[in-house]
Amino acid sequence: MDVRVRFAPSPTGYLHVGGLRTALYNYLFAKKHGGKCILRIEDTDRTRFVENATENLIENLRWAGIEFDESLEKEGEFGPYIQSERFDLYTKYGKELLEKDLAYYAFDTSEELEAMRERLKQEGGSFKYDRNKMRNSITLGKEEAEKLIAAGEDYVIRMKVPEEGEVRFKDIIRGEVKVPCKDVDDQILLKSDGFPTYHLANVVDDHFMQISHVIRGEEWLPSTPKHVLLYQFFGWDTPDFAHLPLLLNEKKAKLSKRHGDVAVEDFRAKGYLRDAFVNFIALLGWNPTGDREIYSMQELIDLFDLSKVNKAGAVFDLKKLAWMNQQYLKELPTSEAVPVLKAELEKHEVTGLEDNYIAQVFELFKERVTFISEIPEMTSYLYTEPTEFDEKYMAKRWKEDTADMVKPLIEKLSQLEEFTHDSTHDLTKAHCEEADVKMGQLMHPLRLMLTGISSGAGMFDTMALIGKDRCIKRFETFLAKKESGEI
RNA sequence: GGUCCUAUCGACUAACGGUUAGGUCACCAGCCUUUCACGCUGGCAGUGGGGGUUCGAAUCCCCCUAGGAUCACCA
Repeated sequence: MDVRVRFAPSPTGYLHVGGLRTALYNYLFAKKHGGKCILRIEDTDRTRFVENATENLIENLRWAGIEFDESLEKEGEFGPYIQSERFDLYTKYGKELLEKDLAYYAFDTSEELEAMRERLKQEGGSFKYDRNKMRNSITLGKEEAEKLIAAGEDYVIRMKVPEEGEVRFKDIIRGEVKVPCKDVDDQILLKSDGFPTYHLANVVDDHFMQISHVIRGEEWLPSTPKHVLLYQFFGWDTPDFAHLPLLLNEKKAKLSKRHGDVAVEDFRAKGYLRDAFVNFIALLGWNPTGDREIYSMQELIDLFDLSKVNKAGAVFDLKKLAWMNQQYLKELPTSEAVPVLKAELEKHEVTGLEDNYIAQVFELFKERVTFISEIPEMTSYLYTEPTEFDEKYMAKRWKEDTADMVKPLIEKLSQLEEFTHDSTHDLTKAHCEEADVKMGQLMHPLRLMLTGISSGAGMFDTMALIGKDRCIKRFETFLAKKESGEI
C-alpha cells in the first residue's frame, strides 16, 4: 500500500507547537516509507476566519523544514487542498447518508439543545443527543421534516449511530480501541449554514485523497469511533490511525495558548535555532535509541518508528529546550551567526562593526549563552567604555596595593607593538614571574578596569578585542578615578 | 457525571518476560581555570498500590488509585 499521510490544520492564525509535532511526525513517517505528505487546510468554520492564517501556517512549517508533496501551493491530483473549495463534495455525501437512512434532519435550536443537556445532566450519565425526544425527522416523520425545510426552517444533518453493537479500530500506537455504539453521539455532519463539520469533511477528504494513515493528536481519539462509523456508512476502507500523545504544560494539562508560549513563531522570535527546536520537538513522545539527544532531520527520518511512539503525554520542558539550543549554537557556523548578531547589536544601537570583529565576539561568547540575543548586553564593554564598576568585585579584587602592582604591567603593555592574545599573554606571564606575583592577582584588576564586571571571555582575548589604545585609556581613566576617590 | 486514553527518576526517555532498571535535562559535589561559561568525572533520584499468570514481570491479565482528553451547528 502506498503511504499517504496528511497534516490537516485549521487556519487559526498561528502554528501550535503540538501542531508542529504532528506535522513533523507525519512528515517523518512519509519520508521514512517513501510516501507522500499532504497539507490540507480545514477551514470549514466560517466564524473563525483569520486573515493570512494559511500563509502563516505554511511559512512556519517551511521554517521548520517540513515540505509537503501536495498542498495549496503545490497541487497534486487530489485537490483542492482547502476544504472551503470542496463544499459540494460534502453536500453530496451528506445527502447520500440521508438517502441510506444513516443520517437525519434535526431542527433543534441552541436553546433547546442547551435545555436537553441540562436535563441529561440532572439525570446523570452522558450528554449525547437524545434522538427520540428532540425535534428531528425521526420524531417528526419525514414528511413533516420536509415541510419545515420547505418553509425555510434552519436544520442540520446528524449521523444516525446504530443503537446496538460496538465500534472497533486499531491504533498503531495504542492497539485496539473499542467503544459501544450506545456511547457514540449523533454527531452533526452538516451545519445549518450548509458547511460540514470536521467529522464529515475529514472522512470524505481522507477517503478521496487516498490517505493511508491518519496521524493526529490524542484529542481526536474520543471522536474516532464516529469517523470509523462514517467510513462504514459509506462503505469505504478505513485508514490506519495513530493518535499522538498530548503535549503538556508543567501542570500536566494540555499545552494551551493561555499559559505561556505555544505558537512556533513565539519561539522563533525568542531566537531558538530551527534545528534545535525541531530536534527537541521530535523527541517529545519518542526517542529512537534512548542514549542520544542530538539528531539531524535525516537521522530522524531514517530512525522513525510510529509504533514506538509513547502513549503518555509529554511535558514541554523549557530548560531542556534551552540546553538543546545551546548545543546547536555551539555548532552554528560563524558565518550564519554574524548577520544575526549584527542585527541584535543594532537593536542595542551598536553599529559600524566589521563582520570580522562580530565573528570574533560570537566565537568568544557562543558557549556562554543560550541565545545570540543575549550577547550584546553581556559584551557592552566591548563597544563603550564602562562607567560602572561591580562593587563586590572591586571590594574583593582591588586592595590597597593593587594600583602599584598593576602600574608596571600597564607600562609594559603600553610599549607593546603588537597587541594580540599571545603577545599580551606572554608579556603578562613574564612580568608575573619577574615580579613574583600570581597571574590571578593581576588578571582580576585588569578585568575590573577594562570591563567593570566579573564575568566574560578570557582576559587576553578581551584585551585584543578592545585594542591597545582603548585598553591603556581605560586603565588610566580608572586609576585617575581611584586616585580622586570617585570610585 | 458518561466515554475513552494513560501511568519508569522532578522533566524527556531506553529497556517490546531474564540488565546491578540505561541515557539526557535540571539539581549537588569535584576537576579544569585569570573570571563566567564550556568541558570532564562522580553523585542524588524511578517502575503508583494490590492481586494474579510465569521458573522469572517495569514488561502480560484483572482490580484500585491517580492524571489527562473528550462530551459545540470549533477543529
